[in-house]
Amino acid sequence: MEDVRHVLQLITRRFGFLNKNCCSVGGVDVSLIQSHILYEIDRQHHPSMHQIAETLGMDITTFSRQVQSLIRKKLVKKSPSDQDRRVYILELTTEGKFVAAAIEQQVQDYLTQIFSHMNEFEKETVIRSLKLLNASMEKTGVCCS
Amino acid sequence: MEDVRHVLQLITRRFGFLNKNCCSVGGVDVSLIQSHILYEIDRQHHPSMHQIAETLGMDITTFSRQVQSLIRKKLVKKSPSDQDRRVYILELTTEGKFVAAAIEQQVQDYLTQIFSHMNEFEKETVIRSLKLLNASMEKTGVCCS
DNA sequence: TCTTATACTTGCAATTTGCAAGTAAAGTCA
DNA sequence: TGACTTTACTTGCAAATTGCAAGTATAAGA
Repeated sequence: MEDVRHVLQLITRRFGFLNKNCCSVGGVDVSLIQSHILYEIDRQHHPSMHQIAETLGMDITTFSRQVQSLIRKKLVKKSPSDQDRRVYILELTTEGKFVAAAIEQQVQDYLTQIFSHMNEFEKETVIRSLKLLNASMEKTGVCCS
Repeated sequence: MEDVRHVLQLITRRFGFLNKNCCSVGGVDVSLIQSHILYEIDRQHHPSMHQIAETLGMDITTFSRQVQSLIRKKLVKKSPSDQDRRVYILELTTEGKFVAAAIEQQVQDYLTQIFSHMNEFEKETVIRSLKLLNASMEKTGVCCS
């Protein structure tokens, strides 16, 4: 039990590294945080700025500027909401989707590689365990909707 | 399998948040990276600068300055090696150990809380799974000795 | 001894950060 | 309606963090 922290630390670190190294797609460079932003915009259906910042636990001002940077790179589009004109709706541009998909592919390749060291039973156990762990973390609160 | 990335992302994020929030101990503020540095210095036996920087995948110049900051906070001590005088050996001061232990305690409390949502069997399965995942990641390479 | 490699530090310029203070649009309530 | 509050987002600014290039000092190899 004492080494759970260490194992989690290592997993987190390795997974973070992966993201860090994977973010240059066809001439476009994307930072780790930016890849997370792309990922979340892709997942959530036409989210607002606030929603994504909240999900990622980022300061809204920092987030605002990161989005500006992504817009400059033509990966994200920001349009005022019809319902509430204070709100901006985010979506990926075609190129943004392309970059997000390329990153996704690299992550999936890595995951496939990792799981290739396990048999089917182990793989399913591990995946079920990760989901259970995540669910328990969610119950405990602390963060992340 | 497609959602493994997402689950890992969430676990990573939650675990990162924990660290982010836990780093104020008795008037001393420590950043997330600094808490990782303290943690690794504590784990490794009289490590060199290079060793810790490598472990954490940090640029050595960035690391050098982070250590300076930790020395200013009196949490870390740096002494030249006897064997190789280019090398500096790092260790925690008494106060550094205290801070590291306090952070450790908070993390353990959080982990205990998380696992309280599981029965004994689930808990053991999850822990075994995490270790297996970590081992597979290690085999795959990418990072982190 | 000369050269190369390693461990670490500093200068510098670019990026990233969060707070405080701003604008602008909703929502609330007398 | 009109005055207050709240929410969503942006900008100014100063501090912290980054990595590269260039430095010092020691060690190791030929």
